[in-house]
Amino acid sequence: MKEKNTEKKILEAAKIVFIEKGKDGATMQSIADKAGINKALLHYYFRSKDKLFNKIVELTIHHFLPRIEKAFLSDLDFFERIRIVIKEYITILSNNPFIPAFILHEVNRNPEGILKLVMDSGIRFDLIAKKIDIEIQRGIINISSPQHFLANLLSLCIFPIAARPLLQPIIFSNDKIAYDQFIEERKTQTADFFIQAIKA
Amino acid sequence: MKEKNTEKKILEAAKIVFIEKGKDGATMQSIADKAGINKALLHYYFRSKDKLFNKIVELTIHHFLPRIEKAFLSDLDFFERIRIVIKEYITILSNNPFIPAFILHEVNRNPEGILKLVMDSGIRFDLIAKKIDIEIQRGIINISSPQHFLANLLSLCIFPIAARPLLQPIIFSNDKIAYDQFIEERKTQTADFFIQAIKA
DNA sequence: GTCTATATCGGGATAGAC
DNA sequence: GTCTATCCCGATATAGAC
Repeated sequence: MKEKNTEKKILEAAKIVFIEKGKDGATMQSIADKAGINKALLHYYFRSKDKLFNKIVELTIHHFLPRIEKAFLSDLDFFERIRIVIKEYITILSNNPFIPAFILHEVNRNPEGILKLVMDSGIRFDLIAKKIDIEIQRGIINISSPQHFLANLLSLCIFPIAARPLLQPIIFSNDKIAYDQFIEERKTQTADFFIQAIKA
Repeated sequence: MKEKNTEKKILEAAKIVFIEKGKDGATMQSIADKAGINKALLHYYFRSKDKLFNKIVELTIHHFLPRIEKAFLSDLDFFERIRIVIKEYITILSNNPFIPAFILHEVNRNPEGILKLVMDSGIRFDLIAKKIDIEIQRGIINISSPQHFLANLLSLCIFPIAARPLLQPIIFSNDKIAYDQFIEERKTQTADFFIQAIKA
């Protein structure tokens, strides 16, 4: 009946199912059901499950990375920039809570595939590392290397979202509202914590 | 030919394959191959793929959690205890580097299953939280809640291991030796960073 | 472009011999 | 306890009508 609309419906359905079940756990049938079409039509638009899966990962990565890079490379005060990056990052992730565990699993399953997509996205991690190194040289911040800086920053933002199905029951008695509130707090508290740790 | 030996070989092979491929991606055939036996014998020892998978997860969890709890509940100086917990935790994980992403994926795929095993393990997260809360009340540490304390601690220890396939290429130009060195450094630097962040 | 029907294959599980 | 052979189902993918 419609052209572009069907492709869009497929992509939306595939994103949900792949992220929830992983590549292997997802089935073309369940994706077709969620999109309101049948299996054959899936193969008409995307020739194979592999191709459909790669498309979803590509779209997901291209949606995430540029926003982070942009915040990091602005010319605000360094600590102010950190606050913005952390707030922006946690906000994006909390709106897409299944992305982190999904990416982590797929990159362990097939490192080259995901990695190629990240590299092709054109994000310049080297520039970000350089910016951080400058502040270290200046003595503004106190940490041994840009690598530790980035690893700590990413850990604090990503892990509490990725591990929610474990953390919410364990440290919040499975209280969903309390965990939502917790994530909301982290948008500012993570920056406080991080800056306190590195301030010279 | 042998009894206990075969079961052990199966468990070792299953652990490797499940952790690498995830539950859905692993096949009984590949597990049998790695164990040097055939599929039928797998089903003789463990009646189904489900049962074998649950056994692996159970063994993995029971191997990890108690060591963490023990370090946390000792009666050393609080900051000294933190240093030990972090060092112990990163050491265990770096010796079992595929566990974190595996657990994160499976717990997102099927939260109840893994969670039940964690709860059955008898670990008392409530006691750990209480210990932390006491230090907050005393004014020894400066953080808003035990939940943020624990989430930050776990994030800093676990994430750099789980995300290695992404971080190693991105921030270390895929230099394996450099990343090994990086993890080694984190056994002490993570504690420095963490304590600096929370010290009152 | 969308459907139904079907081919084909792979993987979990079982039967039965040794 | 271990093997070979086989069953059975579900999943990917294609053929062909509309």
